[in-house]
Amino acid sequence: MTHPSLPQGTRDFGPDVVRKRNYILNTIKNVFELYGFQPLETPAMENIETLMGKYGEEGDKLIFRILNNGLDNPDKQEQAKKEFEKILHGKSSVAITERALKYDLTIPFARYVAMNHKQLSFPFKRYQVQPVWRADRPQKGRYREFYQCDADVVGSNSLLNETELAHIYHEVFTRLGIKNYELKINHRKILTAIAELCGGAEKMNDIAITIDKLDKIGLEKVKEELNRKGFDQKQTAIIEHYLSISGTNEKKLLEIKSLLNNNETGKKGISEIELLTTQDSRLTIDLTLARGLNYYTGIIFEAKANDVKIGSIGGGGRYDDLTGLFGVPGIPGVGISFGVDRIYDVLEELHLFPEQLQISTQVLFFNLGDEESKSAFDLMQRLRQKNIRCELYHEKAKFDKQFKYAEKKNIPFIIIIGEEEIKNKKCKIKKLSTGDQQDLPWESLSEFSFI
RNA sequence: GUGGCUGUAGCUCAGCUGGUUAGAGCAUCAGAUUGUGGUUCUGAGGGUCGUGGGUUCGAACCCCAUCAGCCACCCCA
Repeated sequence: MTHPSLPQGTRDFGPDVVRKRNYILNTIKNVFELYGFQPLETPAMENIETLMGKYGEEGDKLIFRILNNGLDNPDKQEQAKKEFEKILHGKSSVAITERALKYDLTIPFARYVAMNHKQLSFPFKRYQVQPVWRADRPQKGRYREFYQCDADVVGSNSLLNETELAHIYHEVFTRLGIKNYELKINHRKILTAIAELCGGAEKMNDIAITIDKLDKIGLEKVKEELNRKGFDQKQTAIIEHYLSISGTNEKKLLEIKSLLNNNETGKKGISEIELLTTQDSRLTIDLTLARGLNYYTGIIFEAKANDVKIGSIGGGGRYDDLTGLFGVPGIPGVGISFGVDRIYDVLEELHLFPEQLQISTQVLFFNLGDEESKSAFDLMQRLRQKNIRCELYHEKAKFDKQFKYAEKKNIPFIIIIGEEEIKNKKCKIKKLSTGDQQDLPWESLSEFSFI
């Protein structure tokens, strides 16, 4: 027998943690529902072709693949060995792994929409809260199994969706008590326009990935990296100019307009951003925002908590044609995602979890013996019918022990029913936080307010 | 996937240049206290020193491998 252990990058969640996580998840879900989104769940695993090639070359490497069963079948062994060669060369083989764990919620959602587009009424607004898996090397705030909470609208080009999604961010952060955050936006078409100025739209991803690092590695390193990626001096200068744009949203818009001149792609991006930021002054234009995933084509979002070094706690954007990957072209969409694990860390660090989250049982009935506990049990059931969460100590024990149990479990009230009390049909109620204690007749117990 | 740092009781950590039986605080359990907790006092239990090998008369300490955590890169929530 070896020591029990967990796979790298995975976690158990104990009672306290689950309560806190549920608080976050329920807050987010409630807001999603408030804005008319409907729940969806998809399987933990997908056929591997559904996932491969959707997240870029790096992404493919991070997909957890599931070994096929039955490879030990003697009839198939020769073929299995041959196919395994492909794996050794970094390719994938359906004969070896035909399924994989899902890597995000967006692609499985796109698959779902593509499969069901004839039944769905558009625009289709769904939210999804499920674990996803990535074979990344774990670090703080980065796990191999983690939850994503996404909300997407598909089948609508309206910018109203972007507006609504921005409001969802505001609403969720407000409800969670996160005050100092920044909701940054940018537009992929602006990045495309810059790429066009630098010689070709296909360079967009190179530019995007590099400038995204600006606040982390600084301008000089960004320029170095651009050089390495084959940008000449003139092109680097354009990008440098682009990155130097700062100030208020209005000022940024003015400057980017002049830099992009009359680039058609750029104009569209600028006008959309302009519209959104004039509608919602809480948005910050961040021209260095790029987002790694390459299916984004329009507005992109990123939410950042300012008081903690954790960084991004949510992100999203518009994609023109996600279901096209699955043979159903022409369904555009836009979506956002919340990083639950990181929001958890933010709330923990800023002490924003409500205190009463950890109160599960409200009342503990002391157990003073067989006779006494019968009466206690009856009374307890009355309270439970009133939806008051109670428990009876599991055996007769010294007061000391029962008090400590209540304390440890953070139970605010205890009720004592002993020989005396049975005789008088009364009980003693004690509030542990203050030490206040009173006698109450049995009939009026269920009217007592346990606050 | 590449490189670096770390790993001692349930938790936080001591442990000297390698030297007998590896320590402390907190937590747990029991008692002081037979119907009133949080304080205090007394006592007890609890350790394959991450795991496996090697060097040595002798290893928690040195070497190698492996696993896990953290950090940087890559990428990302």
